[in-house]
Amino acid sequence: MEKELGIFSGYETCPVRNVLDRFGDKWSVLVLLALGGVEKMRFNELYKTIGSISQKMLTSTLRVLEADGLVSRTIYPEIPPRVEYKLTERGKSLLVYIHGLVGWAKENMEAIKESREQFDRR
Amino acid sequence: MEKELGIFSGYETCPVRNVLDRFGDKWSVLVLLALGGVEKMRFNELYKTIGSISQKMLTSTLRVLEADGLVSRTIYPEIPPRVEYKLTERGKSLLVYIHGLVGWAKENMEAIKESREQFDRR
DNA sequence: CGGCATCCCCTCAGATACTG
DNA sequence: CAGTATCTGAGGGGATGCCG
Repeated sequence: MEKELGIFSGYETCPVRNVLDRFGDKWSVLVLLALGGVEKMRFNELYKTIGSISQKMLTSTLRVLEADGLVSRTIYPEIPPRVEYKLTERGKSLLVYIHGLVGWAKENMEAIKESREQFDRR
Repeated sequence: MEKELGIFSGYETCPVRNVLDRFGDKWSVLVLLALGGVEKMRFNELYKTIGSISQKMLTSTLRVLEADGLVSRTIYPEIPPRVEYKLTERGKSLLVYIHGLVGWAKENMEAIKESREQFDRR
């Protein structure tokens, strides 16, 4: 039985937890940002663009994003197969807020790095 | 040797990766949100407010946030000891963008849940 | 009260190999 | 090309116990 106390209680109903459980992972945001820069992208393009992600993680990340309706997946039954991914409108609406975070990150990264080094030296 | 390709390359210099590595965890955002609601909070208050977090994770999360200069930690040498946590100005500036995400989450959670169920039923 | 240290489980992510 | 399948190791994170 899960502990059910506090303002963030209830995994089922709490939007914060719900969102964090999905995008609080290593890759989702990077995939969304990569797709945000262009109209559409094929699997291997994403794979190369992001870099350092494994095929396995890219696949599973895309599946989650697709399930949430943030990314659309279109299969072209050709040989060799072609699959195109693109942001849905919902995905684009989320990206707005992610860009807010990215902007903050860029502005504050240097100061944060200094804080970290100072903290480590204590 | 790490693969160094793609637009997000270079963990050291990429703000996106840097930020994600820190706040892309299970608890940081929840702690920031909890502290965002009040002036200051003691350890046990945070512990009870968040609920379902363990002492260990709360401690380590707070240490990271402190190292990054997002949260300040003040020790009062009393008996019994008292430690107060509060957001720094930098922490407050980040919270603005987190609230943006939270707002998006609240607006879209229902639609996302439906998408997930539809996806699972395929 | 507010931790840190230890133990331990068990998930998750990487590597590799294979397939339609 | 765009994935699956399988194995395996590292480490995230919980439970417990001790300390200033």
